[in-house]
Amino acid sequence: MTNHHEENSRQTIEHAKGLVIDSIAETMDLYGVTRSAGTLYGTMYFEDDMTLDEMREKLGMSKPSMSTGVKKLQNYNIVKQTFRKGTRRQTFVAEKDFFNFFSNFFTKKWLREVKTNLDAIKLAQKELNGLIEDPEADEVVKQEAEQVYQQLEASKPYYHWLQKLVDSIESGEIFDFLPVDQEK
Amino acid sequence: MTNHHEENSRQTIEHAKGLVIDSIAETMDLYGVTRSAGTLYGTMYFEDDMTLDEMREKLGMSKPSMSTGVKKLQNYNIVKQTFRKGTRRQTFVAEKDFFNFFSNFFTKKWLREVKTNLDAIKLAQKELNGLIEDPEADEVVKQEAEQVYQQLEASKPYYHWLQKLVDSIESGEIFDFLPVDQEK
DNA sequence: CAAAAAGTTAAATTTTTAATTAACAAGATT
DNA sequence: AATCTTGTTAATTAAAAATTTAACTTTTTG
Repeated sequence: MTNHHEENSRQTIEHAKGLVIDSIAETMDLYGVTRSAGTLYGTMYFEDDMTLDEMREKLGMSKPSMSTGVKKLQNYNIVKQTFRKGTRRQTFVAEKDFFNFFSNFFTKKWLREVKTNLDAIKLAQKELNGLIEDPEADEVVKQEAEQVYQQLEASKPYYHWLQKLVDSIESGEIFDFLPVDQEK
Repeated sequence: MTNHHEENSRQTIEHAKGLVIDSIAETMDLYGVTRSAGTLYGTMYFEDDMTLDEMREKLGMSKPSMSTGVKKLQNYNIVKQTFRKGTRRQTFVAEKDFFNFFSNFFTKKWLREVKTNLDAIKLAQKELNGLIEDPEADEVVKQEAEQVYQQLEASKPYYHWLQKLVDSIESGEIFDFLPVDQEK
């Protein structure tokens, strides 16, 4: 009798976790993380550290899937390898602090955005400039080149601002401006 | 002779634009926007407003692709329908201000994240609470339920902070803290 | 009101991505 | 040294997503 109770209770806990795991996965899906990687992260969120076999067990998927999934999550900087003594299996732990999650996940992407786009703009402006300074070039075309050049130039402050945003998140300064409300 | 010059010049401009369009598409890909939607946005970034046929022309794709692509971009709030007199065709214009792009794109996703996850947490906590307050339930299981409950509770400040971040972006307050540097 | 134009929806195809099974490589244990 | 464990890589299969063609609806205009 009591065993039945306990069994039901455990199922309730797992069900409650499942609700949150699904919503985490749905959320991460918004940012381009595949559903299965998101579910893996959500699962790890409720565990201390896990081996690949424990993941496979929980998710009912193959070990190579877990291997690639965990690597993806490591690439997002939201899962790290840990060292659990007593076993020679690799263990992994999820970043449980969502502030760190936010920071690690978005700053990496934003830095990439800044670099990729500023590089492209630099190259494009170089090409356009060659045209603008060409005395042989048609005047109408030169004006068009000039206009595109200026449009690109005008976008630079955004990338510099994005860089500042990243800096303020990484330094923690943003929390002076937007404090964390510790309620209750 | 001059015609050759002009033709080359136009190609140079298109090439320069292409560099930036590709890098914009690559960047948007980071955030889960498909490559072709990103390329469409990048293309529109350099145009005033466009009809579906003009897009199809530029990208060499079918009209239904343009229709669905443009709808996707409208969903991200980074493309809007416009009204160009003289034509009965629908026209669309891309958000060219990257600050607005950032705001529209991310706040929508972040608000969704806040709502989705807080809803799930509320539900999960309700289920866990039923267990915690059940006098019949096993003590060990109750403790586990309590621990999960607390983990979820501890995550709430993050979502409230994210909401504040969204508010400060939408109100523009964030630019008091992180001013836009207008260089030169 | 008929015909044409524009856009969307639906169905089918193609392409891409994810997942599994199987093979392999590295390392530890007997 | 031989075998067993663990994790990754490769190849195949399966599933999902994107794109196109075709059909259909709505709107416009002659």
